Amino acid sequence: MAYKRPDGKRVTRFAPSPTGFMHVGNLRTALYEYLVAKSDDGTFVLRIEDTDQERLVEGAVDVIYQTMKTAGLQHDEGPDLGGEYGPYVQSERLEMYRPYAEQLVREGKAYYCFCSKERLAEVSEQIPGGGYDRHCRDLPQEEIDRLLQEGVPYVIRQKMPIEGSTAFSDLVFGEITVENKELSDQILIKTDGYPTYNFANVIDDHTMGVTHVVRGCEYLSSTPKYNLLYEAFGWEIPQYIHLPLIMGKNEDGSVSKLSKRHGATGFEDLVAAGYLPEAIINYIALLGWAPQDNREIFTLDELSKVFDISGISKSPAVFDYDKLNWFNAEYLRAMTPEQFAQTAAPYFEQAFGKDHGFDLQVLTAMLQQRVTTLNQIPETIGFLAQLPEYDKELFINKKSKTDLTNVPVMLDAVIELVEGMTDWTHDGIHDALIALAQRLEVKNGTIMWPARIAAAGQAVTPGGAVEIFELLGREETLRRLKLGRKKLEEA
RNA sequence: GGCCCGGUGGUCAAGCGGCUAAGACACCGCCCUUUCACGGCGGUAACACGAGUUCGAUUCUCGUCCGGGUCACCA
Repeated sequence: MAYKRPDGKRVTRFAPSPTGFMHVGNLRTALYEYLVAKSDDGTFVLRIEDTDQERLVEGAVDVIYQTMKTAGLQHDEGPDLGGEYGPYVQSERLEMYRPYAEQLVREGKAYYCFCSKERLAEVSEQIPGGGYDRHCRDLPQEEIDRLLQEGVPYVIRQKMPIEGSTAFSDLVFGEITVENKELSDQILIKTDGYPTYNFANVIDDHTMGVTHVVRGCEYLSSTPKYNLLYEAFGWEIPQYIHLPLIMGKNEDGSVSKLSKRHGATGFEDLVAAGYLPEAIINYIALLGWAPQDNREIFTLDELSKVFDISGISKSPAVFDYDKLNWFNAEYLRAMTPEQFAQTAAPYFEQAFGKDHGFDLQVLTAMLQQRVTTLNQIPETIGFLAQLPEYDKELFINKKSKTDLTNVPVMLDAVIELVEGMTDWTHDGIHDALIALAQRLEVKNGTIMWPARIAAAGQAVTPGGAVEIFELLGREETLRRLKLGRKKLEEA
């Protein structure tokens, strides 16, 4: 009696709880859920799990919508879209859980537990490893009725088998068997009448027709409990796909579960740090999954086509910013110049202010091949807005054969050249400077190096002397060249 | 601690009884060049350990070690 969807396709669900923060671990789970569904033309459901009233965060649901949207993980059903299997918010489904729990009580598969939290705490200390002593499991009916009558708060617990073992098959990890005695009588309905996550999950997944439960590895050992619940109801058990954890590298070289202390690990944080959503998605997809071939660059669409469950890895993966940087740079370079100019525009403004007048095309040509994250842009081009303080030693460069005796000569020549120039274009400047070098019978670098240093005021620049001249304009170039020349007179 | 899972270069990751053990990132050289970057070429670097099974183990089994997860009225 499984709630199979009519189309027989895969159904997955992303079921975050609204905490106001989308961790990359969650994002990857969402991505894989999306891919598992979409690689079968299936349905991807978004469900909000807000049964924990104490942890509700204002506006957190919007963060989820926003993240899903910018990540491109469009769901097919959800609180905002509706669907035939709603409602899609657990707090709106509240009344449907209790009857299921009570059904189990009637059938002797669950029971009321009146133990106080204090007693539980005591008991848990006495039992090695913690747990519950099943005190209320076999309460006489009269006792139960009496306590109910008195209005003693209670929870509903599931009766776990005392003996034997429960086995299940995971699509990633294979056969896993757990001794039933390891399983505690888990709570289904809390004192406040709300279902626990585990219970609500099973009910929701089943009634929504979820065929593939995709989740983090941390649920591996509680999966038998889920299955016992499915069995208690006589429901078909879904396919399980447990994902390996994402780890972060610590300063001492060790690794642990990725968390905030490893740096920006929220999706929004990464975007704010100058990473493109597509690049993040692409990278995350390959953290724990590998295609048949060696391809690495995939759009989300392409991923949905080639994604295959058998490619999911079992071992945990370390989140590597270096690799993310590489992906980001690849995506940046693959853009058309127009696209790049557009996405980089806010960063140009950050460096220059509005109406800066710098040539966007030249800036783009200069930066697109060089920058790995967007937020490197302002610092990279800051020297254009304002000439940095620099030391005249910068003019000395062995490879370009420049030293403090020939640089003044070169600079004088360049200044004279620029003063007479009319063709202020890339080619015009380039040809003029090269011609000058030939005329003076020095190598190109001997002219270019001092020219660039004077114009930029720093040793490393994006682009060469020609590009910088072009961007600066003739006046400003001349001003900077003269300043540089003057600097050489100083002691 | 009990139980569960994992262990191929620094990182990601192919491999699924026989290979000189792919590839990518990072790193290092060289080339290109007007600095840097891009690009091109090349290089360093790995099967945790010990027993089995087998003609033959990175691949299968067991043990050890290491790492992680889990034992909530949290999700």
